[in-house]
Amino acid sequence: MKILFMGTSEFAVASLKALLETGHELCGVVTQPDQPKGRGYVMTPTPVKAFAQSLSLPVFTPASLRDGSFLSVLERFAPELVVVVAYGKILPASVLSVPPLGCVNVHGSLLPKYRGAAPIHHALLAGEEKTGVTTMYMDEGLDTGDMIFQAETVIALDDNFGTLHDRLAQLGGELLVKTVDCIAAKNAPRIPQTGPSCYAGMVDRQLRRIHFSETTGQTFGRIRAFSPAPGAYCLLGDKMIKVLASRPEEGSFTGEPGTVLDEKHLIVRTGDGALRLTMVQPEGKKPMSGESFCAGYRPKRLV
RNA sequence: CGCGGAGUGGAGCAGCUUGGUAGCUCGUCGGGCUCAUAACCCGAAGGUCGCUGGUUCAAAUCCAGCCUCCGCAA
Repeated sequence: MKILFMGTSEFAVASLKALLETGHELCGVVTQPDQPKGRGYVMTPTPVKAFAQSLSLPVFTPASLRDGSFLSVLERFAPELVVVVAYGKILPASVLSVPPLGCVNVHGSLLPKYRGAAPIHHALLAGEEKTGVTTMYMDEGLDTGDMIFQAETVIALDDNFGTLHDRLAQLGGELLVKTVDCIAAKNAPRIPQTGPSCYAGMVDRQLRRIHFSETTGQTFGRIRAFSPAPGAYCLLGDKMIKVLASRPEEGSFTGEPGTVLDEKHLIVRTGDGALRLTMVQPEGKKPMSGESFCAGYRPKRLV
């Protein structure tokens, strides 16, 4: 089967790799244009582009999917199926209608929950105990198309964004292979999305802000959702302190939320308990243990 | 040339503005106290102050260049 792959992030790379190990013909890879990134605004290719180029696959980086040049590429390659994973652009109907077998998507949640840009972050923020990946036929809505397959995974207490992302990316690749094979064999299911849905919007700075007045569970979830990068943060004075890892403390505590309860270990009062911040990164510094942070900064209160 | 922070015993920091004795918390080692301890007390070891050059009687500190690490923004 002739497939065109569209994707951008590291999550998509896992699916692309999985697809390459099948017998299907990959006619091209579409990804976002290079963006200026990091210190000094260095133009940087997307992870998908970097990977595809390392294998000398044909790569396209259209600025828009709506102009004629991309449609002509699409017509020239005439893929039977388009696979989209974390691409980052909405596909217009003019694209969706081209491949005869349709466009399928790999999404990092158990749809219809956590439709949208950041399903993994939001599952952790919400303190979900399980999540998964879904493959679906795309329609014009945002992750609203008919589902094909799902795979679940339990969110462990020591999972964070990094570990969960990698696991779901792996699962997604496996599920994509199964999905594509079934589509080729003309026996893929088509299951409308039913039940409660919610949206997982893009991550902004506000979401990463820790509020110690929230519960231990909420703060713990926020820290996990943004670790190892870009990090949930709080403030010591006017300095930003990223919190990269934490552990809820047992027991009962008193004091204002944000108070450092232990001057040797970084144990901070929350709205309903206390949280031990085990790995922390002050602005401009390398990550360090809570103990090291205490030794040098003598924090009394975080906000 | 996007904006900014930092490099000081094993860890994390202060000292730099206003050059002149290497400081703090923790750790390590030894000793003491204690039924006991991650607690407390006493003592000790451990540092070419990122690199190179300059200014100076004298540089962690001032000047120039370089290397390395990191935050923001996108």
